[in-house]
Parts: sequence; structure tokens; C-alpha cells
Amino acid sequence: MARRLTPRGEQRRNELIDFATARFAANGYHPTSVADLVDGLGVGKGVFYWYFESKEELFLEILRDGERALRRSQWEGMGDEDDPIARLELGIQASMDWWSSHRDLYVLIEFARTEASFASGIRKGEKVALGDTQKLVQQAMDAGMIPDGNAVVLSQAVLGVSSVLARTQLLGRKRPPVDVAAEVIDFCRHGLGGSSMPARARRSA
Amino acid sequence: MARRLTPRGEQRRNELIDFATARFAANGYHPTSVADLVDGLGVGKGVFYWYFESKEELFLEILRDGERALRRSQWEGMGDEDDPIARLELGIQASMDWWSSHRDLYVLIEFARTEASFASGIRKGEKVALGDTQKLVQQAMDAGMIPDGNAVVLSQAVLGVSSVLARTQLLGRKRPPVDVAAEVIDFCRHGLGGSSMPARARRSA
DNA sequence: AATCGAGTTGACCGCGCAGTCAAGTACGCT
DNA sequence: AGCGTACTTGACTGCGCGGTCAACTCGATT
Repeated sequence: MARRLTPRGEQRRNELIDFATARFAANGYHPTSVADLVDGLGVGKGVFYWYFESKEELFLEILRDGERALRRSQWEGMGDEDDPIARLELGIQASMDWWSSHRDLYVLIEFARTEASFASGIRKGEKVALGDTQKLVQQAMDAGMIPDGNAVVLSQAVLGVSSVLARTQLLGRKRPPVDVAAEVIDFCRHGLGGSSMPARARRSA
Repeated sequence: MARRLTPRGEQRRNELIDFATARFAANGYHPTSVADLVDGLGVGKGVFYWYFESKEELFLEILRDGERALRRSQWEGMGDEDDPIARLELGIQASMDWWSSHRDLYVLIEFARTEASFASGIRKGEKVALGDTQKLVQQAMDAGMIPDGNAVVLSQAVLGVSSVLARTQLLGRKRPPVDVAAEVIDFCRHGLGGSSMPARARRSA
């Protein structure tokens, strides 16, 4: 695209993005037609195609903008802290704050992962997030702050707990981000926290 | 539907379900047309509507069958074990075994959650899974096997770790179910396992 | 051999979709 | 006031979709 926009154009474009984000999240990407979008805003269809090349391009832009904004939020949240575990916790807190004010993006990203045409972009974003997390986990291991283990798997688990509690507790019930972050952090630190008595569940491999 | 089928009909119906499951998972539900399905099997379009009332009904049936089969697998895996933590672990192991041989269902369920028309059914299934897990966690707390805490949140975290590692480790890289289950169990027991030294990350609420 | 119904065919229908475009309007600049 | 361009309109197009149906095949039963 890269069209030059006047302030008025910029505003209209943002209207379209905001409205589309809400409708995609509420009704799904495919069931939401371009006609739904322009009718919902009370404008002609040409407006849409003045600002976006296609419905798909708009969706990709929503995703890209969202991921970029989340990542920036996480970075700002971590500030200049240098303790890796503390950085992890600050990142989790920042994520929860961000998700709580961008609820729609969560649904959109989950959908995007399920369709071939969008999945590749999502995977790229997830690789970045995993890399960031993994680096912190590895640092914590090297510093002897946590026991050695598979940093990749542990990072995925941390991200998974963040993700699922963001969905259920933050977005589902509307619990305060700070509470949810505390629960995520707690679980990531200690799990269920039982004694190390091994259950007899281990099957013969 | 509830049509009576001859063995031949039963087989054709299963062909359709299997093929549709694969295509929906690979290309997405909406982008896969009924014409794609019948052409892919080399049959006429009427065949589809002989066995299913609509594309949507077929999809719902795939979801229902899948959830039912997973749940039954979990129950069988837990057997007559009565230690709640061991039951949890056996359930996790059974889930991993099941997902590893029903990879497509994972993607389908994730998609179904993102669209209003399917989400309600999925939520119901998730409530059941959460209820089962929560009961075990509560029993473990009552027995003093793990510290007291919010059983709902902890159960969601356990399910989240299972889910994310199933996706990334089991389905993504194709690690053996028994290994992935061990990692899930390990993280759920101890988290990252660091000392309880509190990081200074806690923000003023 | 005749019958019957389960299973199959593919042309067809109406609709709503993404996307187009010729014409028009609002607005800043000179 | 006049001009250029950023923006807007909505009728229109072509297409592919989900779904229908009258006609047909095939195999089991009698």
C-alpha cells in the first residue's frame, strides 16, 4: 500500500482497523464480509479499497501491528532490570496488562494459527517470543538461580501458562491483570508445589 | 440425521469424515468447500448430502466424536488408580498418547474456539475437562499432598501446559508422547523450580 | 426376472462474496 | 475563484459457494 494519507485519511483508516478488529474477533474472520465492515461504519465500499488492497491484507496488518505493540510493551515493562527471573516476571506482568486492554487480538491470533495462509506469520512471531523467553531462562540456569533443564521446553511451558491464564482468567472472567500475573508467576515458579515424592504413574516406556 | 446405513454406507461416511478432518485441519474450515471434499474423493456432490445435512453439521460431528474419544482415552488411562496426583499424571499421559495419533483434532478445536457458532460447544467440553482436573487437584490439596491454592486456576495452568507442550513438542517436533508427558508432569509439579527468593518484580498494585 | 431402496450422479440454483470503477464531493493551496 | 487531489459513492461484475434434485446404478431379496 504505502499510500500517503492526510490526517482525515489516517483517521478513517484507523476507524476501519478498529472496527474490523472488533468484528473479526466477535464473529470470525471469514463470516465477516467487507460489506459488513463498510455498512457498519456507514460508508461506501470504495472506502475500504482506498485504504486496503484486500480483506486479507487488512487482517495481516492488524496481526502485525498487534504483535509489534505487545512486544514493545513487554520491552518497556522490563525496563533496565537485569535479574533474568525478574525480567521474566516483568514481561509476564506487561503482557497481562497489554492483553487486558487488547482483548480482541488474542482471539485473532488464535484463529490465525489455524489457517495455513496466516499461520506462517504467527509462527514467526511466536519464535521471537520463545527466543526472548528462552534467553532469560538460560541466563537464570547459568546463574544457578533455577536447576538445569531444557530451556526451550520450559520457556514454552511458561508461555503456555501465560497464554491460558490470560484467556481464562483475564479475558474470560475479567480479573485484574496484576492478580493474573501473580498467579502465572507463582505457577511458573513452583508448579503445583507438591513434595517430590514420585507418583507411581510413570509407565514403562 | 440418524439415517440407517448399510456397511457400504458406513464406510463411505467414514471416508468423508476422515478426509474432511484432514482437509479442515490442513487448509481451514472455511477455505475447504464441500466441492473440495467430494472432488478429493472422486464422488458426486450428492454423496455428501446423503450422509450429512450440512457442512457445519459434519464439522460439529467431528468435534463431538473427537472430544468423546479423548475423554474416554483419559478415563481408560487412569484406570482404577486412586491417588489423585497419580491419576492426574495418568490422564496427562493418556492425553499425549491420544493427541499424538489424532493430530488434526487439535487444530480443529483451536479453530472452533475462535468462531462464535462453534465456540459454545467447545467451551462445554473444556468445562468438563476443567471440572475433572479441578476435582483431582482439590483432592490432592485435601490430602495435604500439595499446598492449598486456587484449584480452578491451578487446573487451568495444568491444562494449559499440557496443551501448549502437546502443540509444540508433540505435534510440532514429533517427540514421543511419553517424553512430552514427562515434561508436562515435571513442570506442573515444580515449575521452573527456583528457590523461593522473591524477585523484586512485584509492582505496586 | 422383477422389485426395491440404499447409494450415487452432476447439472443446476440463488445468493452473497471480494473486488472494480466511473462519477462525484470535500478540501487545501495558490 | 479556480484547481488538483485526497477521498467517497454505490451500482455493478464474475465467481464460487452451500445446497437441491430428478434421474440413475447397483446389489440384496423374493
